[in-house]
Amino acid sequence: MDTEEPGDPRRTIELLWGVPGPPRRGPKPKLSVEHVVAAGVRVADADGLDAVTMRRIADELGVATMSLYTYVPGREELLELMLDHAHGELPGELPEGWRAGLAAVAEDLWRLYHRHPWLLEIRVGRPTLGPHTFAKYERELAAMDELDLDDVQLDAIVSLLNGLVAGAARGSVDATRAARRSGMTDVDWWNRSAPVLAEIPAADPAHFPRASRVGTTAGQTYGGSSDPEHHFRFGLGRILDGIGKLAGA
Amino acid sequence: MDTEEPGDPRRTIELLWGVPGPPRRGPKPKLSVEHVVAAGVRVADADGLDAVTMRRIADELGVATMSLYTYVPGREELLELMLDHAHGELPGELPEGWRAGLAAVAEDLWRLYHRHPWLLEIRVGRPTLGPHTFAKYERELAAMDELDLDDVQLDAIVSLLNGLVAGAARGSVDATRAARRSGMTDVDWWNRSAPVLAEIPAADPAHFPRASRVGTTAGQTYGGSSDPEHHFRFGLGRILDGIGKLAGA
DNA sequence: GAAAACTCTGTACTGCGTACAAGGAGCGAA
DNA sequence: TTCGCTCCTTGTACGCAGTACAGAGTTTTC
Repeated sequence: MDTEEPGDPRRTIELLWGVPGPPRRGPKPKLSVEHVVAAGVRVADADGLDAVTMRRIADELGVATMSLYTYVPGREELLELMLDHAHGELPGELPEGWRAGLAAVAEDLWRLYHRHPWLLEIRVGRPTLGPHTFAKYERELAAMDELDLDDVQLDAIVSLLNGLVAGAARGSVDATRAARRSGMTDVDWWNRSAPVLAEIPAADPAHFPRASRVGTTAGQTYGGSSDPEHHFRFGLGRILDGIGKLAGA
Repeated sequence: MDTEEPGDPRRTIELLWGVPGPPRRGPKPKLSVEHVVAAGVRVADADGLDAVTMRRIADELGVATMSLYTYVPGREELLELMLDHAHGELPGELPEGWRAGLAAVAEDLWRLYHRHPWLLEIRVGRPTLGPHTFAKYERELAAMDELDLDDVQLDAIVSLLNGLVAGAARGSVDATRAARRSGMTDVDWWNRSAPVLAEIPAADPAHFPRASRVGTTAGQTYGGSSDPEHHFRFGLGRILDGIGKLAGA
């Protein structure tokens, strides 16, 4: 493993693609990048991204904390590797037809985000240039092969769909996370909050007529609050309609 | 200020709405919740959300760190107050017509996110029950007064639009943030990354034909990478078309 | 006045990422 | 074989985070 400063794009890309590097001289490494990444994913799945600390991962692997820095430049790069690794779980196949294809792309990502909610918390500044992230992009574009759209439009549609899924999944996942952290379900929380709100004159429903009506309806239709899954399916339908109109298909 | 444990919904709601509370006995407070929130916003605008530490805000206000806990239960609640405070900057008026109305809602939020990029980093588990966030929701719904949609649909559309703006703005803001933190522009970064990628056989463009073509085109059309602002406008157009079809308008 | 209630402050605890230097393992050259 | 370079591994330590806690000082209430 080269000795580059952290934040170096070269090093990160080589790690993402598993570039072997020159033969080394010292003792055999006990671990590999893959081990570290896998441990990171394991911890994140079990206890969330906040639990992914260098100490915790080292414990998991039975090594000292600082050993991890042999395999990975730092925590940030590790998260990027975990992200690309998770993208590798996405399928490669696509159903027939652009509409079914894009829907599958969105649904698969939706499921991935629910299998690994921590993916939504990772903030990568630049796009991830890893193999599985590339494959993901390739598949998203392949779903639109039959559509007569230019490259800029294709790119924008991919971005739009990814944004939809991430946004909706965030809603779904944040609720679960908040429930776990506070020990209150959504309903519990609302039952505690509503009476407080009712005591505040400025929060009178008359001041927010539409908001209180729609909020109440949405809350009653589903379990106490809005339903991110319904939002996702609804949004997907609208977006696909919009794309259909654009492409004349 | 009541002595409630942090995480208590009652306390947070009262802070959001500025509920005065019972008369106090001790010395006059030097500050107020508003001072603390304003200082938080000031710091976040200047140096990002990571710079919003209790110590930094206390310094800003010329008090000891622990004094802040007199006004605010903890950092998490402070961020929620900052969020609602920022929502207060959104206008109340709406242009005529549902399409222009929804577009204005989206554009205003887009601008707000660029004025206060840290808003996108705040993770509130539950919806914020503050006055300005209520007003925001009310306005978003008011833009659709003329449409014949049920409450669940209205709620889903609001969520869809907010997701679009947040997603696109995140792209825009993350790029700026990454550039500032790394001292590399997008172009610098790409110029450093591309040659590395070219050395890797598995990353050959032939393996990702669509991705490399579209990626290249998108990169050439704008300054080195995709353009979040274009993505935003494009996505908005598609979504509004989809809503138009749904509402038969 | 005395006591209670409240604000303010300094200190300290835990936990984070990671810089640094020392110890030990394995390979190449003599 | 043995020396020495290279590299993996480790413990310690630094700076910074949020905030618990206890003491000091200020204002109101009885």
